[in-house]
Amino acid sequence: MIALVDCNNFYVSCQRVFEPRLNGQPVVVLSNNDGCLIARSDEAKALGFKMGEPYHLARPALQQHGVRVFSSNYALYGDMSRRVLRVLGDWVPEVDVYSIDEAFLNLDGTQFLRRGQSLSQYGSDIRAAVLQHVGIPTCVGVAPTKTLAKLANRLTNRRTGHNVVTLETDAQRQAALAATPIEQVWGIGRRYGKKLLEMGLVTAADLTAMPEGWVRRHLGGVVGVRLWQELHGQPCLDFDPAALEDEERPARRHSVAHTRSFGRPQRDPAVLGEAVASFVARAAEKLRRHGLSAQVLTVLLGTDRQAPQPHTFTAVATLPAATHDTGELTRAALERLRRLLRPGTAYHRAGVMLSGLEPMGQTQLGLFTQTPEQLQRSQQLMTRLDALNQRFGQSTVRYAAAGLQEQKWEGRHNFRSPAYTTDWQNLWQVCA
DNA sequence: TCTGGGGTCCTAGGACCC
DNA sequence: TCTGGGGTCCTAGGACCC
Repeated sequence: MIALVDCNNFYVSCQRVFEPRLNGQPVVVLSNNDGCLIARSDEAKALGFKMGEPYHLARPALQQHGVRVFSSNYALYGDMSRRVLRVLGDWVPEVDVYSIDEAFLNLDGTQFLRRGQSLSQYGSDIRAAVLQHVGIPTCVGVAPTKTLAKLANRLTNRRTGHNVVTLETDAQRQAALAATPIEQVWGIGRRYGKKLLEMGLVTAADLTAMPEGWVRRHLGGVVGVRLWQELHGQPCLDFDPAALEDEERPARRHSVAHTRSFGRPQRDPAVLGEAVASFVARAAEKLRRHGLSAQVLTVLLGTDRQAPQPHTFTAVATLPAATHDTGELTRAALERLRRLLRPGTAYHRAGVMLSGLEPMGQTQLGLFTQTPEQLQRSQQLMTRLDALNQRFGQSTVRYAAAGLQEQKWEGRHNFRSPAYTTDWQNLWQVCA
């Protein structure tokens, strides 16, 4: 059996841990750039605020209702997420981290269940432990597959205190499928939801009643078939406990990216170059934090996403050998950027993606491009760079290519809360 | 003036190579 | 006059997730 532990309204919960008077109050958290609403407390949802709503349109109503507004604070949320995972790791050996606020637990092997204890009681105990040690409320769904565990989790109800739902028997599974609108099944998005409704399928049970061949034809081929089998109780999605992110076990991720919308559109190649160099630095830091090197680098430039014909331009560089050296990656990125730039075009966002990842240690020397001495020097330099920036703040030490004009391209973050748990300057003050 | 960012998987056409 | 097939790389796009 698989349990899905979901920290609902996670970002709001994180803010509330450090400001308990926000409990019971409407709270929203904004995306990067203070662009749109990405997290809402139950009270804010009840007032009608929608996920993804543009902030500048919602602002009058937010003010009118006295809703507390926060810019997103990923340093805080990431740290709180690790605390939650640590507690979960105390309960089960296999934790598959799905996102910053959700994790699957492998409950197979009844040695994890005390004699005579029900799955439902076990779920409640885990929930209580996370709440006690981290202060974050969660909901737990338990079922034979990931997709069914998600479905079970959706059937929890915080208002009634029904925080754990288990699907252990076929009758329970059937009832849950019948109670789930088709467009709320994990893996059915806006497009397929609309299409299936038009075809007369209303609940998840309607979908499982269709033949496999029909699903293959109408639901994206192999992807749809996997979803259908998962709903039937046959696991098709890997359970990947190595995804637990810590230094000893690097995540089995396939890419690392850093992309940003600009505060205002940019045309100047020099400014775009500095922005891309800054993004390379962020992405490379993330790479090193996970103990990885990358052999493939993609530079991306985007035009206005709201325009009738938005476009994303990409250019790929395959490096002679995998690397985590900011300098090497920056050179490759700027060279590709030059090829990508079209004079006069206004770009609204840019980014860097690193792929072809492998663990740092097993990096091969580039044939004719690197000596062992060069590799060692690069590694020492990166270690010191990260240590200095960790201690004195991001970008304290940077490559010249990243420039000093970030005010030209950086977005807004007007309501940022302190990084309470990760920055000595921002320790929680009990007395104001 | 103001609409996020970071991921996953799958598909497909064109260029190029053998 | 005949006019393959398999492979890789690049680019783009579609769908989904949180």
